[in-house]
Amino acid sequence: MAHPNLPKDEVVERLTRVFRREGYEGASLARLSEATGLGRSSLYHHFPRGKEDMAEAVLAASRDRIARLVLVPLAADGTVRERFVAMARGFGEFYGNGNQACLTELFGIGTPGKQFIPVLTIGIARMKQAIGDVLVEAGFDDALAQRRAEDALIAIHGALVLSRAGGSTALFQRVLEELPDRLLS
Amino acid sequence: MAHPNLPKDEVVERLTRVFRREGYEGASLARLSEATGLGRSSLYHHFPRGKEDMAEAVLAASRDRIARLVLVPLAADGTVRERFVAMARGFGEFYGNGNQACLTELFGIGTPGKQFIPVLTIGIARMKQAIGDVLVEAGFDDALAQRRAEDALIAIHGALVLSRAGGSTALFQRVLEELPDRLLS
DNA sequence: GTCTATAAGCAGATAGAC
DNA sequence: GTCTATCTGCTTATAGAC
Repeated sequence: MAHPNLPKDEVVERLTRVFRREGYEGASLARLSEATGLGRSSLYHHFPRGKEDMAEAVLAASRDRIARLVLVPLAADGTVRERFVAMARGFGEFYGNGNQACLTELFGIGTPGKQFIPVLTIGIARMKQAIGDVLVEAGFDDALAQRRAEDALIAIHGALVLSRAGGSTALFQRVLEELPDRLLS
Repeated sequence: MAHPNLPKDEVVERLTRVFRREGYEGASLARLSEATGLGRSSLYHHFPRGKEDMAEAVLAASRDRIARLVLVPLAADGTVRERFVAMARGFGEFYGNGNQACLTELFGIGTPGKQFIPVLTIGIARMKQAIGDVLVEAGFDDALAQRRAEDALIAIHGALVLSRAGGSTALFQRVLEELPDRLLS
């Protein structure tokens, strides 16, 4: 319905919303078509290999968004604590304050999910590295820095799962608030 | 193929394996049929409402298994630390040392997942309560006990997600090993 | 309690007009 | 770059024989 030449970024954003709500297998072409306002064939024009290509575009956009919301703030000016606070805010925005699921979680599931694992692995490693670098700068030795960075990512993703399953995002919010202290204690 | 009157427990166990590997939407009747050795119609004989009934049976069996592997050890005799160590071992077995996904994670996804949220919520609350009770017994005040119990569950589930996405279960194993110390420190 | 056969619908994907 | 129409295969689900 309507062909307003929606910019590709906006198309990918709408696809992302569906994938995050329904998961990879649950995101049917019907739903993706409806969310973008593009017919099936239009989607195939933009994404020749279909759902697979859409998922890859969504992952690439999410990688960029994580860079902007999390990695850039971590590498910015300011005290170490200020940067961790900014990072926590970034994670909060990226995950819709606990209401939006994580592609790491959704895209790793089942037979079709296997193909996405390498991309997800790289994304996680990048975040871990960025957090670890700041901790090293704060004076922690390398091993401890890596472990704490890992623990921070574990806490964020665990809180996300339990928030959804528990029906409340309070848990996720708490984890984010405590994150700077937990990293620096 | 073959009709050896497989005991229902064994059928549910095999269904569980498929659901945990493929997720709710990915677990097609074809795969469930193959895994159990029962034809489609036999499955409908045992589970009249189809996949939905199978998922409920799988959730009930998992609840029982968590009770046996985690809740019973937490309420057993022995020092507080010994019970937490036993609990960690129980979680390790339940999650196949990090190789088996969590139904909490898989069944909460997408449109069909909504109906399972209440059951998942109860399951999480029960585990949190059981851990919190032991911490109170160990002398922690109620609020701190609840928070630490929550943190433990967050760590376990977060580690599970990151282990799968990161391609290694080392992370999950580490979290389990550190769990007793983290709860009691 | 299991099977074979089949229905009805939706999945992903393509052809070709405009 | 979008559309309508269509294809094939797989999905859940049911009917009825044994």
